[in-house]
Amino acid sequence: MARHLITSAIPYINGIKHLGNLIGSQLPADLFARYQRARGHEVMFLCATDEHGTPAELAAAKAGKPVDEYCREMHAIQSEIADGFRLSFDHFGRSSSPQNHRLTQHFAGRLAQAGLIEEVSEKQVYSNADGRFLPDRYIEGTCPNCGYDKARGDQCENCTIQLNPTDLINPRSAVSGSSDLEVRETKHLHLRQSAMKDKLDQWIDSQVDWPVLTTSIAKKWLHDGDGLQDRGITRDLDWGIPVKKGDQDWPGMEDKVFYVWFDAPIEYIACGGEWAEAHGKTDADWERWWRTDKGADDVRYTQFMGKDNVPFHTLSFPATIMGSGEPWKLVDYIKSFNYLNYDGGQFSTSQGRGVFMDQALEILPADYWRWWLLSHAPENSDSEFTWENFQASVNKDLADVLGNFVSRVTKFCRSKFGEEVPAGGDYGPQEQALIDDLTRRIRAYEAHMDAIEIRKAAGELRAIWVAGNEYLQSAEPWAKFKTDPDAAAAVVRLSLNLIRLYAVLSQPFIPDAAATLMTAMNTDDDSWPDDVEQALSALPAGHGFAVPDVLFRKITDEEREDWQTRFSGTRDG
RNA sequence: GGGCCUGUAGCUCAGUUGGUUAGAGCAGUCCGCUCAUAACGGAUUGGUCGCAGGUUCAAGUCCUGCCGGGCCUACCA
Repeated sequence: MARHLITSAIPYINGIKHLGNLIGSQLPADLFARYQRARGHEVMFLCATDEHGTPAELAAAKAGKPVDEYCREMHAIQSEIADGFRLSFDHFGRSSSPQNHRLTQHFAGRLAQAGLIEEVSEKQVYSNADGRFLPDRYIEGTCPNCGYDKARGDQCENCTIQLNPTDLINPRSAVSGSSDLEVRETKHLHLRQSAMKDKLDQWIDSQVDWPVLTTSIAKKWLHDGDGLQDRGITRDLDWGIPVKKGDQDWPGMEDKVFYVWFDAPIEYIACGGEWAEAHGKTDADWERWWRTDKGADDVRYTQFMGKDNVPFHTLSFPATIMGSGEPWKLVDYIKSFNYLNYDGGQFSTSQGRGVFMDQALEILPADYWRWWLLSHAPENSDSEFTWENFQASVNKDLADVLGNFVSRVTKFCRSKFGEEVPAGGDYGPQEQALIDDLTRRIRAYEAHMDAIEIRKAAGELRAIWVAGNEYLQSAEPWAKFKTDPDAAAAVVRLSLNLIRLYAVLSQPFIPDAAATLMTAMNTDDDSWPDDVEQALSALPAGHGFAVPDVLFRKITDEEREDWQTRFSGTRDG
């Protein structure tokens, strides 16, 4: 039995995420976690909310709430929606947890001891009206290059030129609009990533089987220009993890907090501690996943994320772990995704464009979304959601191919033999051919799932569903029943077993439908079909079952058009 | 500006280290079946593989240039 540690990129606390965020990390991670559990492996699947940073403070202020209260509420909401999508986290933690406070401060202390932290004095823009330092992109002004009057302090969106806030003409706060700004001197800690450049480079080079998307982004950062740059890991904010050197104060760093991108990945580890606390476990119970000196040496760690998160996971976080000099578990495989676009443009949280997770669940059950998103996962390039494609795929794959198969088999059996697995007849060459075909296909399905080739796995699963229809068509139990009821009984017996098999194989993709099928088949035998012939005899003659309700209803043209209109504009406040 | 990814049938995509007549699903057309959510099965139409050169006995695959789409470029996270 292997041990799989799986983490999904942690979603930012600021609002409800859209379907592009979902397919970019949490959903594929859940698919992999469910699959590995189904194969009988031990899995620890962790996710959390990323709660610190300027956007969280501003969102809380806008909502008129203290930031900790705002985060607590948003965590509860995101957690509930994650449940709605059947994301099977072992724990859904919070980067603001006490565990993460301690661990982040611990890492900073270790890095300082190792000489990998440098104190740097820099100039930052301070807004007197807002009473806070502002990140570069929260300063607006006129672009000195093209004259665009809403250029941001880091870059002009109009002419794409790189800027410093001080380059802007008539700079103002993007928060309040105030032009009462001044440049202040402030001291920050930098992580000396440059000192670890060669070590990181060698580590990346040794990962030959990682997706090109992952390694190419890492290489770019390692070798672009002067090579990997040091990175500020502190900020002048109120909300965050106070800067400390382990449990000691850090002179000169009072009133500062760690930068979210320093503490967010550490939350992957801290989340293990939160899991232990929530389940009455000991430190040893989570450390056996995270400390190679305490049992994690046989753990396989896989991370899932969108491409925008790759630099932090391939460079900054490994630098933190390596630099600590302690035996924390490093990632073994990084699966990264491109973006999902929405009907000709981009999904956008800030503009409210596209379908958001809460809205999706309001109009259709999770399985519909899970199937479409996973079978169209943007693995090789950006992909696109259109309502036409969604309707066509869901109706054909889920309703016609899988759902209708279940209907025709269970209803035929009920009308001819009653609601129990019929006895009589023997399996012949046709059945053997089906078993051989399924065996080949299931082995291919496993190979794709092991390699996290999601679209290929979905295609193979669909082909496995199709094989059932092909078999029924050629076996013709409705014709056989008239001349040789025993022969028809054998076909139906096999087909009913096929339904249980489909439930087991499909569960990682469509867990609710799988559960419905298991209940209808009146079984809790969810063992993986290592031996297909044996798996198809799990339900013996005489075993009772129930005809389930329609497994997947079809999306009508009217609904599609309605949704197309409803989601064409921006999300209501 | 620089870097990376990408352009294959009407649509969504596969095409391993270059190797026969380029594949799948959907849509279309025809046929079959009637157990079923008017579902299922079989067959079939459809592509000068973005364009132009080059290397090679052989190029969708390698090289060069051009055209189109996308992403990243380090203080949003």
